Amino acid sequence: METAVIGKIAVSAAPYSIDKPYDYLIPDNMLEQALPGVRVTVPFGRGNRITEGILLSVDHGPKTPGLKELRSVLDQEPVLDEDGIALALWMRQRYFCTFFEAVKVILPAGLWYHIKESWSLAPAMEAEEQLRLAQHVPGGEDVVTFLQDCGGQAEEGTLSQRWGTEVRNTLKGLEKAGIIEKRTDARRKIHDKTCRMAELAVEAEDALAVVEPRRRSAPMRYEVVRLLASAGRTSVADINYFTGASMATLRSLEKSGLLCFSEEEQLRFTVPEHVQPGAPIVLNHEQQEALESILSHRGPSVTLLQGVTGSGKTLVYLRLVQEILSQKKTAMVLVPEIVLTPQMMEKFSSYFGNKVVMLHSSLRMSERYDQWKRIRRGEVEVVLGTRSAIFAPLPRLGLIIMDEEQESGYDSENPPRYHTRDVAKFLCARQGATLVLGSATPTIETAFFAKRGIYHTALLQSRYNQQELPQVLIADLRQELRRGNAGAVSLILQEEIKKNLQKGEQSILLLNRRGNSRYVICGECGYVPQCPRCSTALTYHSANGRLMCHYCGYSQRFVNRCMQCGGILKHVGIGTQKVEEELHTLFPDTKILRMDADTTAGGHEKLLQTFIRDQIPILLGTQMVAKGLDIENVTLVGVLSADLSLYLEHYRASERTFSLLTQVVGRAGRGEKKGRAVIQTYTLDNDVIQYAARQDYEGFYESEIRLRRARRYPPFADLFVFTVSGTEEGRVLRAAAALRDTLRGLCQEEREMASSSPEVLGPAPVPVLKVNNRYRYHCTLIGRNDKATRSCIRHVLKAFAGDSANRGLNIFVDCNPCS
DNA sequence: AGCACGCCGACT
DNA sequence: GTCGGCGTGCTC
Repeated sequence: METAVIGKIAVSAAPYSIDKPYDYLIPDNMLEQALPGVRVTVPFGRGNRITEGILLSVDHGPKTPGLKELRSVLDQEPVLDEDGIALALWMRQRYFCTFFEAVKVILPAGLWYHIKESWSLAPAMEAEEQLRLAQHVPGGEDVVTFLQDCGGQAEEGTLSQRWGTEVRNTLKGLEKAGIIEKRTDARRKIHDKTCRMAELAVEAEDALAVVEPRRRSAPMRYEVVRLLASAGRTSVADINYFTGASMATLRSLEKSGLLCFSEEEQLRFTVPEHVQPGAPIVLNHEQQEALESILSHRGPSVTLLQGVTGSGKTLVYLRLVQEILSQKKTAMVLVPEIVLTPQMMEKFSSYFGNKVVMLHSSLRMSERYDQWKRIRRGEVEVVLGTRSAIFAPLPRLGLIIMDEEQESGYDSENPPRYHTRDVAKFLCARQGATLVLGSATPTIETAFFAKRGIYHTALLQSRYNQQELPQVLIADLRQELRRGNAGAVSLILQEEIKKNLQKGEQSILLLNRRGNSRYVICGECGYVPQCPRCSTALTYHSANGRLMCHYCGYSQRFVNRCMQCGGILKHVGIGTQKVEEELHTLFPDTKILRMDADTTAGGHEKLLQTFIRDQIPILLGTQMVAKGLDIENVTLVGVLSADLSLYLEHYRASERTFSLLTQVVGRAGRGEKKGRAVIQTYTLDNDVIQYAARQDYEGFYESEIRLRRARRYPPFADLFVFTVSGTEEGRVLRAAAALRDTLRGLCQEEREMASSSPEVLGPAPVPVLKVNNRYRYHCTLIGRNDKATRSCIRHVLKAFAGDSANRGLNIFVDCNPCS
């Protein structure tokens, strides 16, 4: 059979159930551009809709009949290299998504294409003829008239906005009659920015010789030439700035053959502020040992760098990066939250200057895209950022550092819900790089793997300057209640705050609240405003004076009247505001700084600076006060309600509570003075709180790992959570039950085949049952995240999508979900 | 998912 | 007879 060049292409229009590489013929005129990793457009499906795709590989193969041709190549050069393609393929297996969905999280949004379909009137036809023929197509006259009015062309989106989606049939009819034509083009959101440059086209002396004699009559021409003679190539904007010359002058110089224009690429990014170069880093014995042990591993390795707060993990990070750069390799430093990037950046800039680049989701799209370009070209040696920075295309990757690896900020919230640690492990394994997981309170899984020797371990046990850990007191809130104190601040804590006020030292109070407590309730009838699309209460946002839904984005104006009975609505919850009022009563004339979602609109950093600069006695806030700067004068930390996060139905609830308590307690006494902490709780005898109070990670680990083993939680098994959603609750529930039966059947086979014994739970409603008018139920498969299980799940998902009984229902799987 | 093809009921 | 309803099956 005749052979041809055939490309394997991952197509964007293919949903999960039919996602696979599709074969397309590559026409001769595209052979040069069609390299693996470029994006292309191809016709797909019965209607041959133009869709975006990515070229995975190119090969010679038999010219089987029915093969379609590539329509166009979108990229000048590949946007994914071999490693990038491998990563996307891996994510597809691991997160049960399509190849293209994986590519979308790997590439910066500025690089994405948007496929637009537009319709234009056939150019060779008279307007009257068009109208006459359109009469035979239902609705045709209106559309043709509209097109004639707007210049003969309109986007399909515009047309369907005007007439609804049924307009498609009309358009099809008009196309068949030859009255209109369809055009599809791909547009980029962000374009490469270029800058127009000018330079002398001849030797400087010769150019000057031409303009000098006419210096009087044409002073501008002379000035421009003089500038270019001394400065060389200069941007048109700068020439205008320094000489006042207009474009007309420059054009005339070009005409005279003295000057030529060119385009230079311009990268949009903010140059980091100049910082003082850091002093040479001196490590203590322990830190040096950790550094050497991490560097001693050849090839890919994972090391848990476990160090208590204040043990100087950052110094080890800095030295590690120095060493990796000296090996001519590159490094990635990841932090769990955006608010932590500036302070980490400051430290890294002082040692690595402009070799280090900051990457996070609140950068402008153009800036992120331009940084991506610089990184890919090898102009950057260190990338510092939040989880999405893991996809930075650093060549010669030698090191990935994940600071505070236990934080949930490393879990992606939207599909494909990758976990940064997994991606980092994959990248390091593939590229022979070193992965360092830094934490004072690592996840149970990480600690487990470290103890088993699957990860290496480096310990930092001594605090900077041999500071002692804070002394921790536990306040029994039940006893407080019995004594008649129903407030948020126990007597013990009040006592300690008083001491601090007298000494002029600062205190931090953490309100570890569960979810959001800023909802409103009617004082008369108890009505709580609900989201009309979701089964959840609306929360009040003072920033815009609206009631909002966190799940679907619905919002309505806040009117202080109950919709049911007309009564007055009251704000409720043990929010920070309420505690602030209580503190004002307890400590009149004392300044209190409140830090929560309401007050941090102006910036977390600024608020902390105010706290430090103005020596405000009390900082009250949510989770965010646990992280961040070391503040010398803070000697007291109070945890107002330690239990609130403890009883969430999640296998990580204990781990997270322990970590949060340990972190916040560690905030006290970072300077010369010794710190104290007060933990308030209703469950005095709870192990997690006791271990946290003693800062005893080992004890916590031992007790928690026993529980995990008994309950078959990670690391002893993996939880695959299947979520089924749809608009009719009954159908969703039935489909979820059927899914559970299917899974149970498969598990039965598995049990007979292997020694492992997977089990299936559910269906159970998702905690917030309805979101965006869709009901959600889930089933949980407890098993091993191995190849066999994944391929089995893939099978189940495809079968679910293919079953006509499940029409209109949606399904997805999450492995060990973060929430 | 998105689209075409096909096989039955209300109409000119 | 045919227009259009939705059920069914395929996507290189």
